[in-house]
Amino acid sequence: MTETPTRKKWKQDPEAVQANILAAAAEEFAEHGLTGARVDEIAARTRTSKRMIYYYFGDKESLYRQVLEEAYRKVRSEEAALDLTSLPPLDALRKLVEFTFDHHRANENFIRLVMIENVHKGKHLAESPLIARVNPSAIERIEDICARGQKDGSIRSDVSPHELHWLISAASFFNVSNRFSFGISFNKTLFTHDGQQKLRELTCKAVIEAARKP
Amino acid sequence: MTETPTRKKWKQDPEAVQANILAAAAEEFAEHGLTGARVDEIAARTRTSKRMIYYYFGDKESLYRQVLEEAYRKVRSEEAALDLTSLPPLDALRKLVEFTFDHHRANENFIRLVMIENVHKGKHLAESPLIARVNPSAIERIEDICARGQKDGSIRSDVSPHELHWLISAASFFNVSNRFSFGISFNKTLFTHDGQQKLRELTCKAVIEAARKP
Amino acid sequence: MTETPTRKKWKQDPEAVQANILAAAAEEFAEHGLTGARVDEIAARTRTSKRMIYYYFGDKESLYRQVLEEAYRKVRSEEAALDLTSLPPLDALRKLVEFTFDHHRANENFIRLVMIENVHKGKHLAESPLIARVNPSAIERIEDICARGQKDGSIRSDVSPHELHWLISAASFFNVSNRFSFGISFNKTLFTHDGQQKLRELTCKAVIEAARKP
Amino acid sequence: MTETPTRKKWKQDPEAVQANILAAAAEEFAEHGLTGARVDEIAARTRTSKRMIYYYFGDKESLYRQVLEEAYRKVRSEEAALDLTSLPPLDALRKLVEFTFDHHRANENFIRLVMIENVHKGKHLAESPLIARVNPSAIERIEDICARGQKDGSIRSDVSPHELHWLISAASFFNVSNRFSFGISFNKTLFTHDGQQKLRELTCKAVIEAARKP
DNA sequence: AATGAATGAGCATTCATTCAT
DNA sequence: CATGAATGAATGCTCATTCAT
Repeated sequence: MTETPTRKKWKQDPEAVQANILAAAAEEFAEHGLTGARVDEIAARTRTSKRMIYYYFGDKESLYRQVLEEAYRKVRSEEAALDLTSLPPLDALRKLVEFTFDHHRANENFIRLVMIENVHKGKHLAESPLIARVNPSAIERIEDICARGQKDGSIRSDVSPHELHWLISAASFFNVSNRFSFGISFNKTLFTHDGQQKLRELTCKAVIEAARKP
Repeated sequence: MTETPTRKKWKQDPEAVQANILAAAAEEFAEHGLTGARVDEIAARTRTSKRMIYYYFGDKESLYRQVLEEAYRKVRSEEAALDLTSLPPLDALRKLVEFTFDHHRANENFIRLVMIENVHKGKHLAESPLIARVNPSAIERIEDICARGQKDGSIRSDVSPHELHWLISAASFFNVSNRFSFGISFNKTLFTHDGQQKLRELTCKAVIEAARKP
Repeated sequence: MTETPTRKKWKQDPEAVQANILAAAAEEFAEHGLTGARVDEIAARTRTSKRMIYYYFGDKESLYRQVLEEAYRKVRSEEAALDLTSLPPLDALRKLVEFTFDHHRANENFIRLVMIENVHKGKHLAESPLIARVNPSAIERIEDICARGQKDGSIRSDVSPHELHWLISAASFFNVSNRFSFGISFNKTLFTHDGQQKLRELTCKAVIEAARKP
Repeated sequence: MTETPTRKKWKQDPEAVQANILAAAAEEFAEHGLTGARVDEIAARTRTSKRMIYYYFGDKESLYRQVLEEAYRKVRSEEAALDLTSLPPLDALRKLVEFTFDHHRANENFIRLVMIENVHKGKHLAESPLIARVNPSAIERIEDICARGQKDGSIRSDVSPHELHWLISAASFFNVSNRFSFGISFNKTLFTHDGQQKLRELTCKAVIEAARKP
């Protein structure tokens, strides 16, 4: 071996340091919210020091904003990998709902960050120019399905892609975001494996029926 | 007259002081979350002093818990006023959805408190014995609709009241809780008066179709 | 003895606590300037804690402002004790110069605070409504001397009280404020007891000659 | 041509870099004082980097000391250009006062640096061997005037050049250093163009009368 | 000669909470 | 029942300085 082993691998690799901070911050913010998160705790989750957080990100709120942006970017880019163009419209719609439902469940921290941001009334999202650029793709995909379905007669002509997206999002998001309060207040069996399969199917059917031409 | 005339009427009236604190705290917690809320700020919204908060409620977290309980109690009691027993099942269902959708919109602070509590993973709700007693009524009402509908053949026999309630809640809750992030990311017109009317109707149809016997 | 001796005499005496903080802060600010002063160090000079500084004064800059105000108030009130009305105008003028010269020497910390404030371009003084009220008295006294002197023919009719005050202040202030740099650069004997007596006399003569009717 | 063409001309030229740093530091120190000045801010005012400041000047305090020395050197060399030997003693004295008064007004940053150094009790000046060598010239000039005046009978025999210099300096320095506090406390009109002309004349007369043989 | 990255010690300030009357 | 005063333990952030190349 010619390589000298060093304890601090990332040294002199600013991008790695920043990525490391961002990841640690994402966890801390998702866990405790903007006000609840502790910069000291973020630093502790890091391979670097608190000082570097300020060196690269300025202050807590800027760091939070960048965490939020990064979370949106990552989630949207994963969604973009889903190719629905080869499926018949209603099959594509079902696949989209299933994917979205599952994807939300698999990204709890993203859900939590969005919840937290909504507690802050979307203030930081509104200040971010990136968000506007990264989100439209989600709508475009559903617009494509609607357009194809209206052409081949499988989807109603008066359907709104935005409304459809809203319904898919509401079910998929709420399913994760409110499972604590909902589970406590009502029925925890909804959040078992079987319960989740049923809610997933319920969501699929509700969305498809809302779109299908009678 | 049994009332002793005092200049400061609300003083010497522990219950009024407590109610005043609870109302002030509800606003502060709804606005800023559990960690974001400031005890000083709650005291400032109050007609009494910070010291009294500790006198009556012990600490910040206990106060928060009581605010949460009070919020649930109030909202559920308003819901209880809705009488659906005289309507045919599907009409009752529609009315229930409309009511729920509107009621959520009208109680933003309650929605915010529930969001906040979910950020805290329902920890305080789980510790509260009151919640379990106060919530089942919401399910009972929908169970009644389903039972009546299954009897008269208007509602499918395999429908689950819990799932139906979940779908109604998801749409109604998300519509309020996520309107900031959703509006910024996608389309703000969904949250205009017209947009809301359409989403309300979309929710009604989706729920009714999910329940209706084909 | 019926009185229990307590270590913290000033407890429950907010005004004493505030005065104690103000005195400690005056020393620290005079010694190190606004930026150089350390809140921890002020607290250490105090019989109370750092927390109380913030409790009563809000922040470092407000504390500094109040220290400045208090310093002006104290100095002006000491000056006010000087009664010159019974002396002939030129004798009164001499006595005023001597007093001012000595008073500046005796109040080095006040001089230092004023120097520091001038480094900050008088920003905090300008924000203080008190200063405008407390200072005019210094001018009024000299105006009175001039008026009396112009009446009895001992003082020139074109003399300006403001200019005279400026000259007295310049000599008296500079004598204290710049004695370090001046002593190092030129002659330290100016700042010995004898040297100071001569500078005091020089100032008296210069001011009197500037005012005396030829 | 002996000059090597480089894109970054001032680089590779250590003296230019140092001069650039010194100029930037002078401004920052004059503006904010020793403790108030920020090394980052000095670097930002520079055409080079923060690292170079430490490379060439060691630390903040050494840089400050050099700024101070440079300021004294520059001011004294400007003063040296004033040739008074051809004028009659009292005319020379008047010209010296006028020049000093004007020169102080024209070099506010120097005044500020001297104020700041006096706040630090002349500590850095005392450590600098250069100051002692550079300053005596100011005294020599006034000694020359006095000597000539005593010879021709226009200046009193008991006059002290050091005291005279002190009086000139006091008026000229205070006029700039304390114009903020003095203006706020008393009369801002003293610092208008007309006001300054009057104070300049007042200073001239006071100094000349102090020196003139009766 | 020159520099972007890194850092420890310190700094002003805030927060929930308790004391003493 | 009521309250102004008091407080320890953080908390976010800054500063002059040095490392590694």
